[in-house]
Amino acid sequence: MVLTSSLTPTHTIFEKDLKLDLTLTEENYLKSLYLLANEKGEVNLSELSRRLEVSSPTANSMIKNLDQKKLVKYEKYQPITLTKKGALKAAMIIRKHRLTEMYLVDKMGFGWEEVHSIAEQVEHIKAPAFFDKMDELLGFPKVDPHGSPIPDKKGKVTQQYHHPLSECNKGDTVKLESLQESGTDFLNFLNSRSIELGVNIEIMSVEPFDGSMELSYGEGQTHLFSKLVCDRLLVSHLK
Amino acid sequence: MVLTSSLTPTHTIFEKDLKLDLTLTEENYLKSLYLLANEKGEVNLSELSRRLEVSSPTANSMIKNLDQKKLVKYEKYQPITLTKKGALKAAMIIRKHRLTEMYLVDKMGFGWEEVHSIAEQVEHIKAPAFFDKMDELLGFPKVDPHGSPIPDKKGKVTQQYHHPLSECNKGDTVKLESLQESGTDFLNFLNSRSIELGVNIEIMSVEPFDGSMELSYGEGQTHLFSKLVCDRLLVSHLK
DNA sequence: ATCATTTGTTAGACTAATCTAACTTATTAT
DNA sequence: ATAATAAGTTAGATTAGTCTAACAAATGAT
Repeated sequence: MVLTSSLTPTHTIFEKDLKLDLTLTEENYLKSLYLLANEKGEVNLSELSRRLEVSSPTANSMIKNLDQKKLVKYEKYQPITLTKKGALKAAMIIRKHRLTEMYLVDKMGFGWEEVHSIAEQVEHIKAPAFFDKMDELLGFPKVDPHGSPIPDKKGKVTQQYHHPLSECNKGDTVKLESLQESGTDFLNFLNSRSIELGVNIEIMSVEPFDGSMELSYGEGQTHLFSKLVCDRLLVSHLK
Repeated sequence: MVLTSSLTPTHTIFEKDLKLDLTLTEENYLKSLYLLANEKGEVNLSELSRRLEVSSPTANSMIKNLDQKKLVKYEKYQPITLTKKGALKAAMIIRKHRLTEMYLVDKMGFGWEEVHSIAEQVEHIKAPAFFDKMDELLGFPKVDPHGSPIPDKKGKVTQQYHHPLSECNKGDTVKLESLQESGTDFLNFLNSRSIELGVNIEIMSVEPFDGSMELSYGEGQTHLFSKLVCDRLLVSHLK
Protein backbone atom coordinates (compact mmCIF):
# COMPACT_ATOMS: atom_id res chain seq x y z
CA MET A 1 0.00 0.00 0.00
CA VAL A 2 1.44 3.38 -0.97
CA LEU A 3 0.00 6.64 0.29
CA THR A 4 1.28 10.06 -0.55
CA SER A 5 1.21 12.91 1.89
CA SER A 6 2.03 16.55 1.33
CA LEU A 7 2.81 19.22 3.85
CA THR A 8 1.17 21.91 1.81
CA PRO A 9 -1.57 20.41 -0.29
CA THR A 10 -3.37 23.68 -0.84
CA HIS A 11 -0.74 26.22 0.17
CA THR A 12 2.06 27.93 -1.61
CA ILE A 13 5.62 27.44 -0.42
CA PHE A 14 7.23 30.83 -0.20
CA GLU A 15 10.86 31.26 -1.15
CA LYS A 16 11.62 33.11 2.07
CA ASP A 17 10.43 30.17 4.14
CA LEU A 18 13.08 28.01 2.55
CA LYS A 19 15.86 30.57 2.80
CA LEU A 20 15.34 31.67 6.40
CA ASP A 21 18.47 30.55 8.19
CA LEU A 22 18.12 28.76 11.48
CA THR A 23 20.72 27.92 14.07
CA LEU A 24 21.94 24.36 14.48
CA THR A 25 19.96 24.12 17.70
CA GLU A 26 16.75 25.39 16.16
CA GLU A 27 17.13 22.88 13.36
CA ASN A 28 17.55 20.06 15.83
CA TYR A 29 14.41 21.06 17.71
CA LEU A 30 12.38 21.12 14.50
CA LYS A 31 13.73 17.75 13.43
CA SER A 32 12.89 16.14 16.75
CA LEU A 33 9.41 17.65 16.72
CA TYR A 34 8.79 16.28 13.23
CA LEU A 35 10.05 12.81 14.08
CA LEU A 36 8.26 12.66 17.44
CA ALA A 37 5.00 13.75 15.83
CA ASN A 38 5.36 10.90 13.32
CA GLU A 39 6.15 8.40 16.04
CA LYS A 40 3.67 9.39 18.71
CA GLY A 41 1.13 11.80 17.31
CA GLU A 42 1.08 14.54 19.95
CA VAL A 43 4.29 16.00 21.27
CA ASN A 44 4.64 17.59 24.67
CA LEU A 45 7.53 19.44 26.25
CA SER A 46 8.90 16.64 28.41
CA GLU A 47 9.02 14.25 25.52
CA LEU A 48 10.90 16.83 23.49
CA SER A 49 13.32 17.70 26.27
CA ARG A 50 13.95 14.00 26.92
CA ARG A 51 14.65 13.39 23.23
CA LEU A 52 17.00 16.31 22.92
CA GLU A 53 18.59 15.69 26.30
CA VAL A 54 18.03 19.20 27.55
CA SER A 55 16.20 20.39 30.68
CA SER A 56 12.54 21.29 30.38
CA PRO A 57 13.11 25.01 30.98
CA THR A 58 15.57 24.96 28.10
CA ALA A 59 13.07 23.30 25.79
CA ASN A 60 10.35 25.60 27.04
CA SER A 61 12.25 28.74 26.14
CA MET A 62 13.31 27.39 22.76
CA ILE A 63 9.72 26.48 21.95
CA LYS A 64 8.65 30.04 22.75
CA ASN A 65 11.35 31.25 20.39
CA LEU A 66 10.20 28.91 17.61
CA ASP A 67 6.61 29.96 18.22
CA GLN A 68 7.60 33.60 17.73
CA LYS A 69 9.28 32.66 14.49
CA LYS A 70 6.08 30.93 13.38
CA LEU A 71 7.78 27.58 13.10
CA VAL A 72 5.70 25.94 15.81
CA LYS A 73 2.38 26.66 17.44
CA TYR A 74 2.45 26.55 21.20
CA GLU A 75 0.14 27.57 24.00
CA LYS A 76 0.86 26.98 27.65
CA TYR A 77 0.30 23.39 28.75
CA GLN A 78 -0.84 22.39 25.26
CA PRO A 79 0.88 19.97 22.89
CA ILE A 80 3.43 21.45 20.48
CA THR A 81 2.66 21.40 16.77
CA LEU A 82 4.76 22.38 13.80
CA THR A 83 3.39 25.06 11.50
CA LYS A 84 3.56 24.40 7.76
CA LYS A 85 6.67 26.51 7.60
CA GLY A 86 8.23 24.57 10.48
CA ALA A 87 7.27 21.19 9.07
CA LEU A 88 8.78 22.14 5.73
CA LYS A 89 12.02 23.20 7.38
CA ALA A 90 12.08 19.95 9.34
CA ALA A 91 11.38 17.87 6.24
CA MET A 92 14.29 19.51 4.44
CA ILE A 93 16.65 18.64 7.27
CA ILE A 94 15.43 15.05 7.29
CA ARG A 95 15.78 15.00 3.52
CA LYS A 96 19.41 16.02 3.86
CA HIS A 97 19.98 13.47 6.60
CA ARG A 98 18.53 10.56 4.68
CA LEU A 99 20.10 11.48 1.34
CA THR A 100 23.43 11.62 3.12
CA GLU A 101 22.91 8.20 4.69
CA MET A 102 22.03 6.75 1.32
CA TYR A 103 25.03 8.39 -0.30
CA LEU A 104 27.41 7.14 2.38
CA VAL A 105 26.17 3.57 2.00
CA ASP A 106 25.68 3.41 -1.77
CA LYS A 107 28.52 5.57 -3.02
CA MET A 108 31.14 5.44 -0.31
CA GLY A 109 30.81 1.91 0.99
CA PHE A 110 29.81 2.55 4.60
CA GLY A 111 27.67 0.04 6.51
CA TRP A 112 24.11 1.04 7.46
CA GLU A 113 25.15 0.99 11.11
CA GLU A 114 27.90 3.59 10.58
CA VAL A 115 26.11 6.40 8.84
CA HIS A 116 23.73 7.93 11.35
CA SER A 117 26.24 9.98 13.30
CA ILE A 118 27.90 11.32 10.16
CA ALA A 119 24.54 12.27 8.61
CA GLU A 120 23.57 13.94 11.89
CA GLN A 121 26.32 16.46 11.19
CA VAL A 122 26.07 16.69 7.41
CA GLU A 123 22.32 17.42 7.60
CA HIS A 124 23.04 20.96 8.81
CA ILE A 125 25.16 21.95 5.84
CA LYS A 126 23.74 24.87 3.89
CA ALA A 127 24.43 23.98 0.27
CA PRO A 128 21.39 22.86 -1.70
CA ALA A 129 23.58 21.96 -4.69
CA PHE A 130 25.48 19.46 -2.55
CA PHE A 131 22.35 17.52 -1.68
CA ASP A 132 20.82 17.88 -5.12
CA LYS A 133 23.99 16.33 -6.51
CA MET A 134 23.79 13.40 -4.09
CA ASP A 135 20.15 12.94 -5.04
CA GLU A 136 21.04 12.89 -8.72
CA LEU A 137 24.02 10.57 -8.34
CA LEU A 138 21.82 8.20 -6.34
CA GLY A 139 19.07 8.27 -8.98
CA PHE A 140 16.52 10.07 -6.79
CA PRO A 141 16.01 7.40 -4.14
CA LYS A 142 12.73 7.24 -2.23
CA VAL A 143 14.08 5.63 0.93
CA ASP A 144 17.26 5.69 3.00
CA PRO A 145 19.39 2.64 3.90
CA HIS A 146 17.03 1.80 6.78
CA GLY A 147 13.94 1.99 4.61
CA SER A 148 12.79 5.39 5.93
CA PRO A 149 11.28 7.68 3.29
CA ILE A 150 13.28 10.60 1.89
CA PRO A 151 11.15 13.76 1.62
CA ASP A 152 11.33 15.38 -1.81
CA LYS A 153 12.38 18.99 -2.40
CA LYS A 154 8.88 20.20 -1.56
CA GLY A 155 8.80 18.26 1.69
CA LYS A 156 6.47 15.65 0.27
CA VAL A 157 6.90 12.15 1.62
CA THR A 158 5.83 8.97 -0.14
CA GLN A 159 4.95 6.81 2.79
CA GLN A 160 4.94 3.09 2.65
CA TYR A 161 2.72 1.53 5.28
CA HIS A 162 4.40 -1.73 6.07
CA HIS A 163 3.47 -4.19 8.81
CA PRO A 164 5.63 -5.29 11.69
CA LEU A 165 6.79 -8.83 11.07
CA SER A 166 5.38 -9.70 14.50
CA GLU A 167 1.84 -9.28 13.14
CA CYS A 168 2.34 -11.92 10.43
CA ASN A 169 1.37 -15.56 10.68
CA LYS A 170 3.03 -18.93 10.37
CA GLY A 171 3.49 -19.85 6.72
CA ASP A 172 3.60 -16.25 5.46
CA THR A 173 6.40 -15.25 3.13
CA VAL A 174 7.31 -11.58 3.38
CA LYS A 175 9.94 -9.11 2.23
CA LEU A 176 11.87 -6.89 4.64
CA GLU A 177 11.14 -3.31 3.60
CA SER A 178 12.10 -1.07 6.48
CA LEU A 179 13.18 -0.85 10.12
CA GLN A 180 11.13 0.61 12.93
CA GLU A 181 14.34 1.58 14.68
CA SER A 182 17.90 2.20 13.50
CA GLY A 183 20.03 2.18 16.63
CA THR A 184 23.56 0.89 16.27
CA ASP A 185 22.99 -2.10 18.54
CA PHE A 186 19.96 -3.21 16.57
CA LEU A 187 21.77 -2.79 13.25
CA ASN A 188 24.78 -4.72 14.50
CA PHE A 189 22.44 -7.46 15.64
CA LEU A 190 20.90 -7.63 12.18
CA ASN A 191 24.35 -7.64 10.58
CA SER A 192 25.37 -10.58 12.75
CA ARG A 193 22.35 -12.49 11.41
CA SER A 194 22.95 -11.39 7.80
CA ILE A 195 19.61 -9.63 7.62
CA GLU A 196 19.40 -6.78 5.14
CA LEU A 197 16.64 -4.81 3.45
CA GLY A 198 14.97 -6.66 0.61
CA VAL A 199 15.55 -10.12 2.03
CA ASN A 200 12.65 -12.60 1.70
CA ILE A 201 11.59 -14.18 4.97
CA GLU A 202 9.41 -17.23 5.54
CA ILE A 203 7.73 -17.64 8.91
CA MET A 204 8.28 -21.24 9.95
CA SER A 205 6.59 -21.01 13.35
CA VAL A 206 5.31 -18.55 15.93
CA GLU A 207 5.71 -19.27 19.64
CA PRO A 208 2.37 -18.33 21.27
CA PHE A 209 3.93 -17.87 24.71
CA ASP A 210 6.34 -15.03 23.98
CA GLY A 211 5.65 -14.16 20.33
CA SER A 212 9.12 -15.21 19.16
CA MET A 213 9.34 -16.48 15.59
CA GLU A 214 11.35 -19.04 13.74
CA LEU A 215 12.36 -17.50 10.42
CA SER A 216 13.92 -18.85 7.27
CA TYR A 217 15.76 -16.52 4.88
CA GLY A 218 18.87 -16.30 2.77
CA GLU A 219 20.91 -19.49 2.71
CA GLY A 220 18.09 -21.52 4.15
CA GLN A 221 19.01 -21.88 7.81
CA THR A 222 16.26 -20.98 10.27
CA HIS A 223 16.85 -18.65 13.19
CA LEU A 224 14.79 -17.75 16.22
CA PHE A 225 13.98 -14.07 16.73
CA SER A 226 12.38 -12.46 19.77
CA LYS A 227 9.12 -10.51 19.49
CA LEU A 228 11.06 -7.36 20.35
CA VAL A 229 13.09 -7.83 17.19
CA CYS A 230 10.09 -8.85 15.04
CA ASP A 231 8.20 -5.72 16.16
CA ARG A 232 10.96 -3.66 14.56
CA LEU A 233 11.14 -5.43 11.22
CA LEU A 234 8.66 -3.89 8.79
CA VAL A 235 7.63 -6.13 5.91
CA SER A 236 5.39 -6.37 2.86
CA HIS A 237 3.46 -9.52 2.00
CA LEU A 238 4.43 -11.61 -0.98
CA LYS A 239 1.12 -13.10 -2.09
CA MET B 1 61.61 21.15 -6.36
CA VAL B 2 59.86 19.17 -3.67
CA LEU B 3 60.46 19.81 -0.01
CA THR B 4 58.81 17.98 2.83
CA SER B 5 57.97 19.66 6.11
CA SER B 6 56.71 18.11 9.30
CA LEU B 7 55.01 19.77 12.21
CA THR B 8 56.56 17.44 14.72
CA PRO B 9 59.87 16.23 13.40
CA THR B 10 61.17 15.20 16.80
CA HIS B 11 58.02 15.15 18.90
CA THR B 12 55.38 12.59 19.63
CA ILE B 13 51.79 13.30 18.68
CA PHE B 14 49.63 12.50 21.66
CA GLU B 15 46.23 10.89 21.16
CA LYS B 16 44.55 13.43 23.42
CA ASP B 17 45.76 16.28 21.24
CA LEU B 18 43.87 14.85 18.32
CA LYS B 19 40.72 14.05 20.26
CA LEU B 20 40.32 17.33 22.14
CA ASP B 21 37.13 18.82 20.78
CA LEU B 22 37.13 22.46 19.79
CA THR B 23 34.23 24.74 18.98
CA LEU B 24 33.56 25.74 15.41
CA THR B 25 34.88 29.21 16.21
CA GLU B 26 38.08 27.95 17.78
CA GLU B 27 38.67 25.77 14.73
CA ASN B 28 38.24 28.74 12.43
CA TYR B 29 40.74 30.80 14.41
CA LEU B 30 43.33 28.02 14.23
CA LYS B 31 42.77 27.55 10.53
CA SER B 32 43.20 31.26 9.81
CA LEU B 33 46.31 31.43 11.95
CA TYR B 34 47.82 28.50 10.08
CA LEU B 35 47.02 29.92 6.66
CA LEU B 36 48.11 33.45 7.55
CA ALA B 37 51.39 32.16 8.93
CA ASN B 38 52.02 30.37 5.64
CA GLU B 39 51.12 33.44 3.62
CA LYS B 40 52.83 36.14 5.60
CA GLY B 41 55.16 34.65 8.16
CA GLU B 42 54.25 36.56 11.30
CA VAL B 43 50.64 36.98 12.31
CA ASN B 44 49.38 39.82 14.44
CA LEU B 45 45.98 40.46 15.95
CA SER B 46 44.67 42.95 13.42
CA GLU B 47 45.52 40.71 10.52
CA LEU B 48 43.70 37.89 12.20
CA SER B 49 40.66 39.97 13.10
CA ARG B 50 40.53 41.35 9.55
CA ARG B 51 40.69 37.85 8.07
CA LEU B 52 37.99 36.50 10.35
CA GLU B 53 35.87 39.63 10.09
CA VAL B 54 35.61 40.13 13.82
CA SER B 55 36.55 43.13 15.95
CA SER B 56 40.00 43.23 17.50
CA PRO B 57 38.72 42.85 21.08
CA THR B 58 36.93 39.70 19.97
CA ALA B 59 40.06 38.26 18.42
CA ASN B 60 42.09 39.37 21.43
CA SER B 61 39.92 37.46 23.88
CA MET B 62 39.79 34.37 21.71
CA ILE B 63 43.57 34.36 21.40
CA LYS B 64 43.86 34.50 25.18
CA ASN B 65 41.52 31.52 25.33
CA LEU B 66 43.56 29.57 22.79
CA ASP B 67 46.74 30.48 24.64
CA GLN B 68 45.27 29.01 27.82
CA LYS B 69 44.44 25.85 25.95
CA LYS B 70 48.06 25.69 24.71
CA LEU B 71 47.00 25.93 21.09
CA VAL B 72 48.75 29.24 20.47
CA LYS B 73 51.51 31.17 22.17
CA TYR B 74 50.71 34.80 22.80
CA GLU B 75 52.22 37.60 24.81
CA LYS B 76 50.90 41.13 24.82
CA TYR B 77 51.80 43.10 21.71
CA GLN B 78 53.76 40.16 20.28
CA PRO B 79 52.97 38.17 17.13
CA ILE B 80 50.75 35.11 17.55
CA THR B 81 52.26 31.68 16.93
CA LEU B 82 50.63 28.27 16.87
CA THR B 83 51.98 25.64 19.26
CA LYS B 84 52.66 22.18 17.84
CA LYS B 85 49.32 21.06 19.19
CA GLY B 86 47.56 24.04 17.60
CA ALA B 87 49.33 23.60 14.27
CA LEU B 88 48.39 19.94 14.21
CA LYS B 89 44.75 20.76 14.89
CA ALA B 90 44.82 23.39 12.15
CA ALA B 91 46.46 21.01 9.69
CA MET B 92 43.75 18.44 10.31
CA ILE B 93 41.04 20.98 9.56
CA ILE B 94 42.80 22.03 6.37
CA ARG B 95 43.24 18.38 5.48
CA LYS B 96 39.48 17.88 5.80
CA HIS B 97 38.80 21.01 3.77
CA ARG B 98 41.08 20.06 0.90
CA LEU B 99 40.08 16.40 0.81
CA THR B 100 36.48 17.54 0.62
CA GLU B 101 37.22 19.92 -2.24
CA MET B 102 38.99 17.17 -4.13
CA TYR B 103 36.15 14.75 -3.49
CA LEU B 104 33.52 17.22 -4.65
CA VAL B 105 35.37 17.89 -7.88
CA ASP B 106 36.63 14.39 -8.69
CA LYS B 107 33.78 12.24 -7.44
CA MET B 108 30.73 14.45 -7.57
CA GLY B 109 31.34 16.56 -10.62
CA PHE B 110 31.49 20.04 -9.10
CA GLY B 111 33.57 22.78 -10.67
CA TRP B 112 36.64 24.04 -8.81
CA GLU B 113 34.91 27.38 -8.34
CA GLU B 114 31.95 25.83 -6.50
CA VAL B 115 33.58 23.79 -3.80
CA HIS B 116 35.11 26.23 -1.36
CA SER B 117 31.96 27.20 0.50
CA ILE B 118 30.78 23.62 0.83
CA ALA B 119 34.19 22.47 2.09
CA GLU B 120 34.19 25.37 4.55
CA GLN B 121 31.27 23.68 6.27
CA VAL B 122 32.25 20.05 5.80
CA GLU B 123 35.72 20.66 7.29
CA HIS B 124 34.20 20.88 10.78
CA ILE B 125 32.59 17.47 10.70
CA LYS B 126 33.87 15.14 13.41
CA ALA B 127 34.07 11.76 11.71
CA PRO B 128 37.59 10.63 10.85
CA ALA B 129 36.22 7.61 8.95
CA PHE B 130 34.37 9.94 6.59
CA PHE B 131 37.54 11.74 5.55
CA ASP B 132 39.65 8.59 5.51
CA LYS B 133 37.12 7.12 3.10
CA MET B 134 37.29 10.15 0.82
CA ASP B 135 41.08 9.94 0.93
CA GLU B 136 40.99 6.27 -0.03
CA LEU B 137 38.40 6.70 -2.79
CA LEU B 138 40.50 9.51 -4.22
CA GLY B 139 43.69 7.43 -4.13
CA PHE B 140 45.41 9.53 -1.42
CA PRO B 141 45.79 12.76 -3.37
CA LYS B 142 48.61 15.15 -2.49
CA VAL B 143 46.93 18.34 -3.67
CA ASP B 144 43.42 19.81 -3.83
CA PRO B 145 41.69 21.04 -7.03
CA HIS B 146 43.51 24.38 -6.79
CA GLY B 147 46.92 22.75 -6.39
CA SER B 148 47.19 23.41 -2.64
CA PRO B 149 48.81 20.59 -0.67
CA ILE B 150 46.69 18.23 1.46
CA PRO B 151 48.29 17.57 4.86
CA ASP B 152 48.53 13.86 5.71
CA LYS B 153 47.02 12.29 8.84
CA LYS B 154 50.04 13.36 10.88
CA GLY B 155 49.80 16.95 9.70
CA LYS B 156 52.76 16.58 7.37
CA VAL B 157 52.64 18.63 4.18
CA THR B 158 54.51 17.87 1.00
CA GLN B 159 55.13 21.33 -0.31
CA GLN B 160 55.79 22.09 -3.89
CA TYR B 161 57.64 25.33 -4.41
CA HIS B 162 56.39 26.60 -7.72
CA HIS B 163 57.16 29.95 -9.34
CA PRO B 164 54.68 32.64 -10.25
CA LEU B 165 54.26 32.66 -14.03
CA SER B 166 55.05 36.38 -13.89
CA GLU B 167 58.68 35.54 -13.01
CA CYS B 168 59.18 33.50 -16.19
CA ASN B 169 60.66 34.73 -19.45
CA LYS B 170 59.69 34.97 -23.07
CA GLY B 171 60.12 31.59 -24.77
CA ASP B 172 59.69 29.52 -21.58
CA THR B 173 57.29 26.61 -21.66
CA VAL B 174 55.77 25.83 -18.27
CA LYS B 175 53.06 23.73 -16.69
CA LEU B 176 50.34 25.20 -14.45
CA GLU B 177 50.67 23.48 -11.07
CA SER B 178 48.80 25.57 -8.56
CA LEU B 179 46.99 28.82 -7.85
CA GLN B 180 48.16 31.51 -5.48
CA GLU B 181 44.54 32.44 -4.85
CA SER B 182 41.25 30.59 -5.21
CA GLY B 183 38.56 33.26 -5.04
CA THR B 184 35.41 32.62 -7.07
CA ASP B 185 35.99 35.58 -9.36
CA PHE B 186 39.49 34.45 -10.23
CA LEU B 187 38.36 30.87 -10.83
CA ASN B 188 35.52 32.03 -13.04
CA PHE B 189 37.98 34.15 -14.97
CA LEU B 190 40.22 31.12 -15.52
CA ASN B 191 37.20 29.03 -16.54
CA SER B 192 36.24 31.64 -19.14
CA ARG B 193 39.75 31.28 -20.63
CA SER B 194 39.75 27.46 -20.41
CA ILE B 195 42.70 27.43 -18.06
CA GLU B 196 42.96 24.43 -15.79
CA LEU B 197 45.64 22.80 -13.68
CA GLY B 198 48.13 20.78 -15.68
CA VAL B 199 47.85 22.86 -18.83
CA ASN B 200 51.11 23.59 -20.67
CA ILE B 201 51.72 27.26 -21.33
CA GLU B 202 54.21 28.89 -23.68
CA ILE B 203 55.21 32.48 -23.06
CA MET B 204 55.05 34.24 -26.42
CA SER B 205 55.95 37.72 -25.19
CA VAL B 206 56.25 39.83 -22.06
CA GLU B 207 55.23 43.49 -22.08
CA PRO B 208 57.97 45.38 -20.17
CA PHE B 209 55.68 48.33 -19.39
CA ASP B 210 53.04 46.54 -17.29
CA GLY B 211 54.32 42.97 -17.06
CA SER B 212 51.40 41.51 -18.97
CA MET B 213 52.10 38.35 -20.96
CA GLU B 214 50.96 36.83 -24.21
CA LEU B 215 50.42 33.13 -23.58
CA SER B 216 49.76 30.18 -25.83
CA TYR B 217 48.11 27.05 -24.45
CA GLY B 218 45.47 24.45 -25.29
CA GLU B 219 44.03 24.84 -28.76
CA GLY B 220 46.81 27.12 -29.84
CA GLN B 221 45.23 30.56 -29.66
CA THR B 222 47.22 33.17 -27.75
CA HIS B 223 45.68 35.34 -25.06
CA LEU B 224 46.92 38.37 -23.18
CA PHE B 225 47.01 38.13 -19.39
CA SER B 226 47.68 40.94 -16.91
CA LYS B 227 50.55 40.74 -14.44
CA LEU B 228 48.01 40.50 -11.64
CA VAL B 229 46.77 37.25 -13.12
CA CYS B 230 50.25 35.92 -13.92
CA ASP B 231 51.34 36.58 -10.33
CA ARG B 232 48.67 34.11 -9.22
CA LEU B 233 49.47 31.29 -11.61
CA LEU B 234 52.13 29.00 -10.12
CA VAL B 235 54.05 26.94 -12.62
CA SER B 236 56.87 24.44 -13.00
CA HIS B 237 59.41 24.66 -15.79
CA LEU B 238 59.45 22.16 -18.61
CA LYS B 239 63.11 22.05 -19.55
C1' DA C 1 -12.16 13.92 46.16
C1' DT C 2 -7.81 14.29 47.40
C1' DC C 3 -3.11 13.18 47.29
C1' DA C 4 0.99 11.84 44.56
C1' DT C 5 3.22 12.13 40.41
C1' DT C 6 4.21 14.10 36.22
C1' DT C 7 4.43 18.05 33.50
C1' DG C 8 5.23 22.76 32.75
C1' DT C 9 6.64 27.58 34.22
C1' DT C 10 9.31 31.38 36.16
C1' DA C 11 13.32 33.41 37.90
C1' DG C 12 17.94 33.88 37.92
C1' DA C 13 22.64 32.48 36.77
C1' DC C 14 26.43 30.93 33.56
C1' DT C 15 29.36 30.43 29.20
C1' DA C 16 30.86 31.37 24.48
C1' DA C 17 31.18 34.64 21.18
C1' DT C 18 30.33 38.76 19.80
C1' DC C 19 30.04 44.07 19.93
C1' DT C 20 31.21 49.43 21.03
C1' DA C 21 33.58 52.98 23.56
C1' DA C 22 37.49 54.57 25.59
C1' DC C 23 42.07 54.15 26.42
C1' DT C 24 47.19 52.66 25.88
C1' DT C 25 51.20 51.14 23.41
C1' DA C 26 53.87 50.75 19.28
C1' DT C 27 55.19 52.23 14.77
C1' DT C 28 56.00 55.49 11.17
C1' DA C 29 56.86 59.78 8.94
C1' DT C 30 58.34 64.17 8.87
C1' DA D 1 61.77 64.13 18.60
C1' DT D 2 57.40 64.42 18.31
C1' DA D 3 53.03 64.06 16.19
C1' DA D 4 49.98 61.11 13.59
C1' DT D 5 48.50 56.59 12.67
C1' DA D 6 48.03 51.84 13.53
C1' DA D 7 47.69 48.15 16.68
C1' DG D 8 46.31 46.29 20.94
C1' DT D 9 43.81 46.33 25.47
C1' DT D 10 40.22 46.87 28.99
C1' DA D 11 35.66 47.42 30.46
C1' DG D 12 31.13 46.59 29.95
C1' DA D 13 27.00 45.16 27.27
C1' DT D 14 24.39 41.73 24.36
C1' DT D 15 22.59 37.27 22.52
C1' DA D 16 21.87 32.25 22.20
C1' DG D 17 21.64 28.34 24.61
C1' DT D 18 22.09 26.14 28.54
C1' DC D 19 21.49 25.09 33.70
C1' DT D 20 19.25 24.67 38.80
C1' DA D 21 15.87 25.83 42.24
C1' DA D 22 11.42 26.72 43.36
C1' DC D 23 6.83 26.79 42.35
C1' DA D 24 2.25 25.86 39.68
C1' DA D 25 -0.85 23.16 36.87
C1' DA D 26 -2.57 18.92 35.11
C1' DT D 27 -3.14 14.01 35.41
C1' DG D 28 -3.97 9.75 37.53
C1' DA D 29 -4.88 6.41 41.25
C1' DT D 30 -7.12 4.94 45.17
